[in-house]
Amino acid sequence: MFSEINSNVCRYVSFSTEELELFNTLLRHKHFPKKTYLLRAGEVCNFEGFILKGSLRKYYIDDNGNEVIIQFGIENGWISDIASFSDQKPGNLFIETLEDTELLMLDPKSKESLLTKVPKFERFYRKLVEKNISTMQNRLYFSIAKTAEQKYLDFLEHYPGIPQRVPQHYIASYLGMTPEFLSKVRARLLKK
Amino acid sequence: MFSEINSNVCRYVSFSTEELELFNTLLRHKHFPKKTYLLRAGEVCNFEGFILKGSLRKYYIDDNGNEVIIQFGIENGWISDIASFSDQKPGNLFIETLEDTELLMLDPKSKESLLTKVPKFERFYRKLVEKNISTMQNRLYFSIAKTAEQKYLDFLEHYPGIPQRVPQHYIASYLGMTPEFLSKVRARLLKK
DNA sequence: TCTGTTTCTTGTCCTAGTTCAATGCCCGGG
DNA sequence: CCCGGGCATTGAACTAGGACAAGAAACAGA
Repeated sequence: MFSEINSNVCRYVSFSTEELELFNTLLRHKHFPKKTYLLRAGEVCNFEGFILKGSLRKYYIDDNGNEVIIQFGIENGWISDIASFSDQKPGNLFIETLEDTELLMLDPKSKESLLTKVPKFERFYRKLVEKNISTMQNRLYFSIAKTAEQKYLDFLEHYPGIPQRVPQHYIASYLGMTPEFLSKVRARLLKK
Repeated sequence: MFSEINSNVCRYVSFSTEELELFNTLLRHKHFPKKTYLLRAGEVCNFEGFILKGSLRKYYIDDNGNEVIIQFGIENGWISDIASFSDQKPGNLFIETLEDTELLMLDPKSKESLLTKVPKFERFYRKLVEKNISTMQNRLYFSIAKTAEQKYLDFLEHYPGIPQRVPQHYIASYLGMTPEFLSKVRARLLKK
């Protein structure tokens, strides 16, 4: 059960068996059915989750009530509202499961305790958020500089498998376009 | 000379005088004239800079040769290509001074040495990148969900002072619109 | 002071993407 | 087995913002 998360963690920093075991004792294994909300705007995020199975989406709701998906989470990925979790202040994000989902979750106190006992985890978390930043930067760049078609093709390349698992209009939202237009883009692509 | 950077660092994590002094010895104070490139696409970023004076921009160049500004740096801010610096691999970003600029710079080896000697700095850097993520997330959200006018008004509110210091077409690039259109947005706003 | 260069504005036309509405589809629950 | 609600598709009309072109300021340099 912990093998995936341990090897994920070791991709960034190497840890001893004892360190990993301590880490593992702090995690709580949880199961959520499809369409469960783990977080709503206005709430304080009290978890960082590692995804063992299933998928989730993280999104804002804008002034007109439209959802804007910021991130999809799938197996071996992490999901949380970092800002809200880190400051323990209410955030603006929603996090919802898209399928039946299993997570390994860490709460703020356990994380603090982990960081105190094994400071090397600070390094791991730093690396993790650094990766996250490049991703966000690249998404921002795409959102500004690329056409709808380029964004969609890039998505397919970067997240193969997702289109089969999540409704298409969520992908449209992630890419910053309307579901109708994504449908037209796809139709256009099929003609080639 | 080190007071600004020290108080910046202490905003996230508290450090002793000795720790700060060690930190300060690792920094190199540098001065760059206006329009100097600190980094070009394809190069490896070998610095993290704290801005004492002046301003910079960090940007991509897209397939059509258009610049897409990702970040402005001003006094008391940090500037670097985190991905390239962290992995010591060539990046896609350009960093250029917009005014005569003074930086305190840290190179990869000094940073490693700092982190080894004072592991608490891992925590500081983690907090710093976490803040960065919220900013990027919010920018992505604005870029997708808001109109040109809303983006511009938000920029004025969030970065007062910048419009007087940097050419307007750079702001347009940062906001993801053409300079012509930003000019029209401004004209429209003035009529109210 | 003159002059070239960069920046900002304004107008006209154009297009990528939106909005709205209609249709058909699939699939899960009774 | 049917039926109701989310999904995807398509089309027609619309709009926010882009591309292009021409001037007008502003400014740096010699």
